[in-house]
Parts: sequence; structure tokens; C-alpha cells
Amino acid sequence: MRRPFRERVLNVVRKIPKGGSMTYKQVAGKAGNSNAARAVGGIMRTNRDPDIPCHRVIRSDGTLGGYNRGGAMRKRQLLSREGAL
DNA sequence: TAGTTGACCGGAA
DNA sequence: ATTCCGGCCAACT
Repeated sequence: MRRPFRERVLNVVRKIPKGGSMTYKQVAGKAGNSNAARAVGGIMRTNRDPDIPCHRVIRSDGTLGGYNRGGAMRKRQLLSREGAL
């Protein structure tokens, strides 16, 4: 099904419960490609939807990774506030 | 159409 | 443990 990978990824991230975190690879896998972790990051970067808690998506190494609109610092605070830390 | 980029991953040095 | 290198994918110019 020719569905834009973008929408698929966003859809998955949107379903991430509060206090839960997913790695880029996990999201990519749910979107259909476990090897598209990089692409997922690129999508997140361009994405600007408040319904998409992209701050809940972290790297496989356990690090938070990057973030736009405040940087990793903001991301860490959001996760800490939700209890995902 | 082709080339470059990046919020990544995994393995090797 | 940290740093370097190649590889996969979608979006952007």
C-alpha cells in the first residue's frame, strides 16, 4: 500500500502512551521498515504536529537523541515530567 | 533525474 | 568506555 512513510511513522508515534518511550528503530519497524530509523529521524525533524509526541522517541543506545524547538534539553525535561525517565 | 542531508544503527578500532 | 566507519531510508534542493 503506497502510504507515505511519513504518515505511518507519525501515526505510530502518536500511539505512544504517556510515560512510554520508543526507539527510532522500533518506530521504523512498526511503520514497516526496521532499517528506516534514519528516515524516521528526518521525518520527525520536519514534522511539526503537536499530536505527535516526538519527544518520546529516543535512540537505541538509550540516549535521547536530538530534538528541534529547544534541543535535547527540552526533550529530557518533557520525558522527566511524564515519568518516562 | 540525480545528488546531498540527517533528531539513526551496528559493528570495528 | 569512547571514537570512527559504512550502510539503510525517506525528504529536500
